[in-house]
Amino acid sequence: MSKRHVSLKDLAKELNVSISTVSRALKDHPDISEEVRQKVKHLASERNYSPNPLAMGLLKQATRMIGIIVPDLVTHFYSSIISGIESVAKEHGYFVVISSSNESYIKEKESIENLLKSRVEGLIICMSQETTDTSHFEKLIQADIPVVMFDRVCLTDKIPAVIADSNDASQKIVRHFHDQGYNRIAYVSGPEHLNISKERMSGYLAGLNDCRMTVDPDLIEQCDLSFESAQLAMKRLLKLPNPPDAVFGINDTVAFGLMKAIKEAGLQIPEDIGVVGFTDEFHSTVVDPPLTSVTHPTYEMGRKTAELFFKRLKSEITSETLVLQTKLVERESSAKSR
Amino acid sequence: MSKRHVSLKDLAKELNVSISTVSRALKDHPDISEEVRQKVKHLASERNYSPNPLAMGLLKQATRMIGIIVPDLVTHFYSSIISGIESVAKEHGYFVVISSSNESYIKEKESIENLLKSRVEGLIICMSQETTDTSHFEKLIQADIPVVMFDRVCLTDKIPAVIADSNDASQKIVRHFHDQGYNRIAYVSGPEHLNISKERMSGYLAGLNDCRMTVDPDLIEQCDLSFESAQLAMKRLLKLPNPPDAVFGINDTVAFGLMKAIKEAGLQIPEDIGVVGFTDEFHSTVVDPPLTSVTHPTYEMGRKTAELFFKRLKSEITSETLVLQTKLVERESSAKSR
DNA sequence: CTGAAAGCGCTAACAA
DNA sequence: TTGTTAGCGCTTTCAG
Repeated sequence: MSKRHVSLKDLAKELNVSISTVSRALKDHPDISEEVRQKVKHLASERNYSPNPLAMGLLKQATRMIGIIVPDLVTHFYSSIISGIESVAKEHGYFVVISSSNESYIKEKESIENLLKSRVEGLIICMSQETTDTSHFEKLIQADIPVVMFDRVCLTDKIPAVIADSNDASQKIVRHFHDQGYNRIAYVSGPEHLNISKERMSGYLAGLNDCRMTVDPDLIEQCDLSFESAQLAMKRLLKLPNPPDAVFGINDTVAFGLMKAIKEAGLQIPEDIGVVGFTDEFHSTVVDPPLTSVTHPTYEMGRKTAELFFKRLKSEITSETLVLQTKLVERESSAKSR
Repeated sequence: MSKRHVSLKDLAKELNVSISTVSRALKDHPDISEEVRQKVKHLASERNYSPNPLAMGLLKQATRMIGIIVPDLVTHFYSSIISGIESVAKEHGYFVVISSSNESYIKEKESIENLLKSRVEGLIICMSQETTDTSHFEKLIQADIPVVMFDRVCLTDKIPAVIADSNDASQKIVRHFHDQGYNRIAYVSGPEHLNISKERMSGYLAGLNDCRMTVDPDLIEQCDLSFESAQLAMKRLLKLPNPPDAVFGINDTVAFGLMKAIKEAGLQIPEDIGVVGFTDEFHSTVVDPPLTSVTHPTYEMGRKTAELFFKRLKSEITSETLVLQTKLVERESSAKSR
């Protein structure tokens, strides 16, 4: 059970020089003799010296930690984004502390507090679906704590954000359905106050308008973004006197719920009902039939978000909204016209 | 841009007492007057004081951080386990730093180094599939750094571990197939050196033996645990002169790959081929047909792993292998006898 | 070119 | 009951 880490002091003692000499030698300070520099560096690498980040943090008041808050940890969407964030963080010598709000407003606030207590230098947040009051975010801004949001965002005039072009994506979906010969296109949305709900809704409406289709309020359903509530929403749609022949869901979990309910009702996809989702590449191909979907560039989204974060950290920006383009990948679940 | 955090010094100055008085008052030290205690506590909560973890860490040489290394971050299996670990860590006032090896031996070693540089107090590891040499783990033990492993484990005589009862699970699967009337049961395994491969293989063999079925080496395939390589393995199986009528895969991703290849070959599940996987609850129900599977209690596995970690951290144990029981959940993908 | 000393925020042994 | 001091590992003036 030896001492786990060598300190500058240890090196200094061994070389019979002062701590500051060792410190300077290691960082190539100009006024240190070549000889000493070599000696110090040699011993340092031999002893496997690595600076103590706690000491540095205390001194510089910088922890090199970023706090991330996501609605959940088990969805591929968030995992993948976190991967992207982490890769950029690592490049900057930062590491990330991840916290899940579990879609709860209370937990989201707690997470923020805890992360700040841990002295993260800033936060990257995707807000929980329960969050309607944004005053806790306002407080962060007032305290000048760097915050960047992604996907589900708010206060974009004050908080840098990265989102997908939901409006455009929804329009693409509607047009695709139309091209395939579907006539009654339903949309299962999420909580109204979320930007993703609003934007995907407006794209849906614009798309219908574009295709000269009328809007039937019956075909617009809402759910709480869970698999179960999506199933229920789909069941309601199927019970309509004039049910839809196509449907798209606001995200992947919802899309899977829709598919399940449709199959349970004994209907065929895509023959009876076409389905399109907002999902990632992997899941779209695993489900059956393979799901036509707007794929988010999740990993890239994570990287962009992190890059924006570092811009904000250096105060290069105060706000900036980055809109990423999506791609509609056509698969079987909406292939009526084959 | 005010100062972000108040320190004991700030409080002391404001109250005209010494720093140590404030420190003691806050932690209910016996010999501090009730009056002062109240005064201090009041101001502390008013000023939103929270102790600086860096200072504490430096002093106590304890960072309250646990390093986690998993083969990937985007699989539900690991996400869910991490969730479990995190929940226990939080209860102990620890937080976790997550790192992915991306199934690479090199990255696994790098992750260990980086985490140690960050001064984590210990590591929770699920080894990469590339890892055959375990000397980097041995070094950790020699340095007396607390390490606990889960799922893919090694050196269990020196490293506490949490695993699922793979042997038993495989036997259950074989018996289930047999009960359903399947006769040629194939198994798609992973890299040979992994404990999960070995144990699931031995369970498979024992199961066959139990059911008085002969072992056909042709029916044993291997893959690198990826979706694509599982598809290829299945294709090889289907090309056999006498192909299997049932197959099970070593984990969820593999099971999905098998299903995909079977469907692409135009075969019906479960009529032509029965499929069973090792997966989690969620995915088993999303795929089509719903997949019969041995479900890992992933969240629980994470919690147990973390609990074992804290036991090891307190030196209550040096090694201990916890075997979690699995459950075979019968769904459509293997329902031949219906 | 090198060393001594202060200070980041905190605790704990030692004084008073 | 309270204050003083040293020290955790490091950087950075300020002195030699």
